[in-house]
Amino acid sequence: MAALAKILKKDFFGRKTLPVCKELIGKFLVRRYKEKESAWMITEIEAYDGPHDKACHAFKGKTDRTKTMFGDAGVFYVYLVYGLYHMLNIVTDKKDYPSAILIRGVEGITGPGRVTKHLKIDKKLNGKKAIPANGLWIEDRGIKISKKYIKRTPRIGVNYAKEWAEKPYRFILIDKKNQ
DNA sequence: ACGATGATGAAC
DNA sequence: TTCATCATCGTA
Repeated sequence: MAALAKILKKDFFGRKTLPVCKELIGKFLVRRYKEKESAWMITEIEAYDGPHDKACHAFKGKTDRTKTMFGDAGVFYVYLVYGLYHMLNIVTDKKDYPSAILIRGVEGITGPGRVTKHLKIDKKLNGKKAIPANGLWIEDRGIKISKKYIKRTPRIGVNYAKEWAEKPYRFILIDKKNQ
């Protein structure tokens, strides 16, 4: 399996966010922490795409927090919500175009706060490239998910974003139980 | 249904 | 410096 694994970097993430989303389902989030390595198939994500997306943090412009999203693709954007939970995103698209994909769930762990808690991910990874040297990266392990097993819905927890809250920017792998 | 809990951004 | 808000979750 190591032979089929390909580490995904800037050439994969540095494209338009929605096409990247369609391909990111079924890829693996790999964590190495205290010499232990674990891999998790990505099953649920959300797109936050550009300065006009009212749900995107960068809608208010470039700030200390959001500057990561204005940087290079293939870098993690990690922040704290509600004073309690870290959210893990991967930056997409061109430099200076603020966009990222929130990883909301992996196989066996549903919920963005639970993913970061289980994988011991916090703000120390903010602004870091997704490469093994940083202990967290993303691999293509050769699994191809057919489009018919990917469902799209509006994003969660962004009702304040009005018309942008309705856009089908959430991508979920349909569970075998639901087929 | 609700409270926990702290960083962030904007107002003053 | 103060204040409202927030890409959530566990307990009730």
